[in-house]
Amino acid sequence: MQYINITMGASKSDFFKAKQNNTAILLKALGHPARIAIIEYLLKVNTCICGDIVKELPLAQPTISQHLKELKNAGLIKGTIEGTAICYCIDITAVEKLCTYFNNLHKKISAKQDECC
Amino acid sequence: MQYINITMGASKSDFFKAKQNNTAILLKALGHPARIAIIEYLLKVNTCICGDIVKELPLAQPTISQHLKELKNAGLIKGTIEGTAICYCIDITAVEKLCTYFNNLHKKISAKQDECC
DNA sequence: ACAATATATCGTAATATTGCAATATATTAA
DNA sequence: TTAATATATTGCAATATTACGATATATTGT
Repeated sequence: MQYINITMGASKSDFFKAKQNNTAILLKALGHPARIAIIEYLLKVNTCICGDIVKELPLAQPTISQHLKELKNAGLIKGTIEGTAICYCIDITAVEKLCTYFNNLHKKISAKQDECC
Repeated sequence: MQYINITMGASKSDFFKAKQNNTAILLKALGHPARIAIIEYLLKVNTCICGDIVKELPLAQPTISQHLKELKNAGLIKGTIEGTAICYCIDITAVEKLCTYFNNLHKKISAKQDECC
């Protein structure tokens, strides 16, 4: 290997395309049951505050707060300050991106499904 | 908290719904740029062997092999022994699942988008 | 049988993630 | 101002993931 300054343990994001990294970030954020549960709860109630999720899921408040932060950083949810609480909801833009991504993937694969091994 | 035998570090999968865990497993498998790159390469060439991906991506053979294993365990790809090599291709079933999941998500959200905070 | 080819597994080092108690911050209500 | 409410941050312990060199395994070709 001739790469310089590569550390073990961390992923080699620098060597992949920006779009691939962005897609991976979105999917990684959803790659945890608690965060899927949060998204599905948000889908059901439309908007909610952190405390509602704490009541709903078997996780402590700091843990929920951390998961919300990750979902927010990935762009999957957005939060609006509402008095002493923060109102969270799903960001449709991210969902649209993922929809498009998988629809495109499916379209391309089904077109040549018979060529699979 | 009154849960018994909870270890630190690991996610509390036991306390979420099976379907939520399954969805998370699929998305977690795609939540890494190398695995997205593998899927996209497979989409382009339709089928390939491990060695082809090793040539394509900036990762060593054991690392590619490990990523292929994770994609295979999640059900995203399938491998068929073909002489001395293994022929990999995308499993359309998993892609269909994800397609359906996000289309459904998008449909439900866009129906009440105005209610977002 | 032996060499070549292709992939998987093992062992290891390092970073990343998960989860929570304790604490900090920030707004509202009295 | 003080108490109450809601969320974020810090610090820490433990597991999980990432990556790769070395090695094992398994099939093909000679």
